[in-house]
Amino acid sequence: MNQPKRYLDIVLDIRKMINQENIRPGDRIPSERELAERLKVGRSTIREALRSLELLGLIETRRGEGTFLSDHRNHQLVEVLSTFILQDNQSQEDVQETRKIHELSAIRSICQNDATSQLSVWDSFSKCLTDEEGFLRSDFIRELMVLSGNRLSLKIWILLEQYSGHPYKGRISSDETMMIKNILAAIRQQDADKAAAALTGWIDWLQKENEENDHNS
Amino acid sequence: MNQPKRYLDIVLDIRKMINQENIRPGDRIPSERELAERLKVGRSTIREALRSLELLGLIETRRGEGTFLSDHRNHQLVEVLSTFILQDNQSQEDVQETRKIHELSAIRSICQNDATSQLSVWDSFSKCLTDEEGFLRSDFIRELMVLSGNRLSLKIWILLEQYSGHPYKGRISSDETMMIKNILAAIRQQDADKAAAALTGWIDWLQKENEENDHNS
DNA sequence: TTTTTGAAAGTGGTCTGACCACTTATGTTC
DNA sequence: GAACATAAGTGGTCAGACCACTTTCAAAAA
Repeated sequence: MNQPKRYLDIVLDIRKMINQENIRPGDRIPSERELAERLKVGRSTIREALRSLELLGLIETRRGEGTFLSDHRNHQLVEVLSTFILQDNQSQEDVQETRKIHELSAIRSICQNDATSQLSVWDSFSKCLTDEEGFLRSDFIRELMVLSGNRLSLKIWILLEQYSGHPYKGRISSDETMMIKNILAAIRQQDADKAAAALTGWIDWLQKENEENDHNS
Repeated sequence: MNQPKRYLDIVLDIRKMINQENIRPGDRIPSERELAERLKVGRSTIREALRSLELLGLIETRRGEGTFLSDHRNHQLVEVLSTFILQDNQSQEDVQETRKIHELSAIRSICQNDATSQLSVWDSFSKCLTDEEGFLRSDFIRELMVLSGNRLSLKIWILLEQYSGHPYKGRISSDETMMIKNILAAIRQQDADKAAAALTGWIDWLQKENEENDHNS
C-alpha cells in the first residue's frame, strides 16, 4: 500500500491547527516537540514538514525562540526556484530581456496610477535627481520597480539584476540626466508608451556602454 | 551569530551537483546516504532539503527506488499553497499580474518578429484553432510563450500559471474564438499594441469567468 | 538450457535519543 | 531596583536503528 508521505499530512494538519486555534501571521505556532507529541509522530517528521513550509515562505523559524507564522508575502520561493530555473538557462540574452520585460511593465504600471500616487512618484524621483552625490543607476531602476507596487515582480527583478551582472552599477552621468528627465516627463504625462520608449532608450544606451567597457578591460 | 540554515546550503549544493554531473530531468540523483556522506552532514539534514524541493515539485522521491529530478511540472505546490495562501489578496494579485506581464510581453515580442518567423507563428496557431477537439486555453497561451523565444520567461510563466491556480484550464468556447481571431489578426499585422490589447481583453474576460465559477461552486 | 524463485542489497520513511547553540524567563545577589 | 547568573525552553544537527519497498542476481526448479 505505498503509504503516501506522512509529512504531507502533517503539513495539512498544521494548517488545520492554525485555522482552529486562530493563529495569525506573526504569532508563534506550537514547538516542534509539542507538535510531535500532539500529532503522534516523530520530531523529524514534523521538521520535514516545517522545512518545506519555511522554504515556501509560509513560516519563519528563529532558533531559541520558536516557529512563527509568516505573512506569506515574502515570495521566498522565487529565490530557490530561480537558482533551479536559471541553472541551464545560461543564455544571458534571456536574462537581460526578461529583466527588461519587468522594468518596462513597471513603468507602464506607474503611468497608469491615479494622480495622487503619481505625485508621490514624482517626489521620489526628483529627490533622487537633486541628490547628486552617490545616487546610483540601480537606485533609480529599483525605485521604479518598488513604485510599481508589484512585490513579486520586484523580487524577480532583483534576482535577474544580480544574474545579469549588475548592469546598473555606477553613478548617473550628466549625459543620462537628460534621458531620465524625459522618462520622468513621460510619467508625469501618464503616457505609458512614451515612458516605455524613453526607458528602453536609456537601458539600451547603458548596455552599449557596458559592452564597450568590457572590451576595454 | 545566528548560524545560517544548513539545509538551505544543502539545497544549493544539490543544485550545483546536478549542474556539474549533468543530471537531466528524469534522472536519478545520489541517494540520501551518499549525499550525506559527500556533503558531510547528517542524513536528516539532507532529508529536510529534499523534502523542501519535493514540495516545490523540483524532485520526486520513490521509496525503494530513489530520488529523481523532476521536470518541474508538479501540482502539489499549488495544492499546498492554495490552502495556505488563497486568502491573501495582495500576493495573489501580484502573481496574476506578473503572469500577465509575461504574457503581454510575449505577444509584443512575437509581433516584432520578422516576416518568416511570423509565418510559422501563424501556422502553429491556425493549426490549433482548426483542431477543435481537445484544444485547451492553456495550450494557446503556452504556444504564445514558446513562440516568443524567451525560454526563461516561459519557465517563469509555467510556474506562475500553476501558482495562480491554472486559470487557463478548460476548452476554448465559441465565444472566445472571435477574440482569438482578433488576436491572431493583430499579430499578422504586426501591431503590438493592438495584439496586447486584444490579449488583455481575453485574459480579463477569462478571469471574470473563473471568478463566477468559483462563486457558484 | 530457460524459467522461477527467493534472498540480499540498496533506497526512501520514520522514530528515538542525544547533544549543541541560542533566547527567554527566573531567581539570586549586590 | 539593577545587574548578573542560572535554568528552562526552542530550533539545529547528528547517529543509529528499524520498517517498507524495489531491484538485482544467483541459486533452484522446470
